[in-house]
Amino acid sequence: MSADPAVRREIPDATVARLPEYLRSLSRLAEQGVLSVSSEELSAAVGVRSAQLRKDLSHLGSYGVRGVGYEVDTLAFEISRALGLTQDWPVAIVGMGNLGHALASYSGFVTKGFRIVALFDDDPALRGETVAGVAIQPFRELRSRHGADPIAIGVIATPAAAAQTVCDELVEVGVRSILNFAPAVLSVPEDVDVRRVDLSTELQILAFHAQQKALAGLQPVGAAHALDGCVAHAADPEAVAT
Amino acid sequence: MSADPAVRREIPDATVARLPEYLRSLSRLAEQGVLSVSSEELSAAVGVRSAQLRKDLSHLGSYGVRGVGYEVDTLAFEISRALGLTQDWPVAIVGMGNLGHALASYSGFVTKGFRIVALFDDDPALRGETVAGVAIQPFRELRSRHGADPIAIGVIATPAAAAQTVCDELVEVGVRSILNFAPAVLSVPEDVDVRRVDLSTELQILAFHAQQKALAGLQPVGAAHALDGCVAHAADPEAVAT
DNA sequence: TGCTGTGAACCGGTTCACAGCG
DNA sequence: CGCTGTGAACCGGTTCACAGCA
Repeated sequence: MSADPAVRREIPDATVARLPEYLRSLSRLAEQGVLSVSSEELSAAVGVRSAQLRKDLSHLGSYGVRGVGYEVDTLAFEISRALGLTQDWPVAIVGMGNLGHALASYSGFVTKGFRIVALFDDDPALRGETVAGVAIQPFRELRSRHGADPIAIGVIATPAAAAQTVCDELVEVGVRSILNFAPAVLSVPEDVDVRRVDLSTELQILAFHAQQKALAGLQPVGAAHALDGCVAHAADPEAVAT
Repeated sequence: MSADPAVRREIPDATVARLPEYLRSLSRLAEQGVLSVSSEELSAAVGVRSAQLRKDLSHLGSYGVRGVGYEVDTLAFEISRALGLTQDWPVAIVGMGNLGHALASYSGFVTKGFRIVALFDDDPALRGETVAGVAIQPFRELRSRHGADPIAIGVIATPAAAAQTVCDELVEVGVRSILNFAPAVLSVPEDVDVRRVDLSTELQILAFHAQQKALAGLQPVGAAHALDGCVAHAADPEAVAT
């Protein structure tokens, strides 16, 4: 139970998680030629409360104009800078199955400071293939990259069984940020940051809420029992009609 | 057992989000033939505090044995039931690019109550293709499914531009749970549940933390050693001026 | 006037510490 | 005893309401 003395985070995690959303909306507005937005307008576009938006932005500094709103360009730039998108982030993807291919060819990848510098997969069938201008290499080549672009972010898109090994290797060569799509909990050193994205988890959360709605719809509000038996088809579209 | 009328207690969202994780760990333990776990062991496996785990599980009921721990099978079943995985969830995927293919062939999909009943894509090149035993159809076929399995969960894996239209159609035919992989904010009626998974957002959050670490490393505040040069281009000197 | 920026109240969720029970 | 289950303290984050300024 170390007290972590040096960890002074200026911007709350919850705010950081929303900044990309704000940035996306601002980019769209900029494309449409909009020059200025109020917190009310922008928050509506993103689906949060205006007070939330203002408080979030206040963590970056005072970039609004009272009585008017925010200048779209300025705000977009300040958010980009706060997120670190004004610098270059070399990314490597490990595991070039369907998911890896999808990630590598995802356009949003390139648009904002992220640049794919390496793709790895040990499947011989993929040998020599190039995706988004980058050749797929066997994973052991990771170690022979000494001269090349250092990897800032590693994306794991392998089966769960390989994930920990891949992760260890990435950490070994200095990667300190990992995005994990494999359904596995990775153990890493203290200073490595792992985020996990899991389809299965998301589906299960949706299923939970769907079940709740089905149960609520079947029973008049206030009923608090007899849910054990109802394992019928919660999928009936009419069940929850308003 | 006196047919415990599993009291409908509200399960906090934060707990629901962790249940799939617990379930995965329990499944692995079951495979290994483990019969019983303590909160200490299970919580270590998923990376949460033991008190957290116990409180989470307490929302489902009292399925532990004091002085001993939890029976793996029983607990796994109770979590499955709480999440609604003991019933069948028909899923449809719209957009069969790389991502759609990855999702459709994802094994974790089938394992726990989720069943793909339809795949949609308007690309003529995909006409007639079958993934995981299901044929890809043009999206307009969605409306002619009247007799077929009703869709409980819709997965949107289209480009952002098509997402809202697809979403509207899904809602129209009665889908009330949507998993959105497109980088777009969907507007839906009150009673529709949307979860969004966005690669770009995750990368940006990682970038933020990486930047924080880099900055902390540059300014000796008694923090950890400097980074292993994995971020070549140093941060803008005037960035994040306090 | 109309908006931003923010102290203060509020709320959900986490952690602690121990009571309760096999 | 040992471990679960839980009231109570605590904490981060959200919302409210208004002060402050163009």
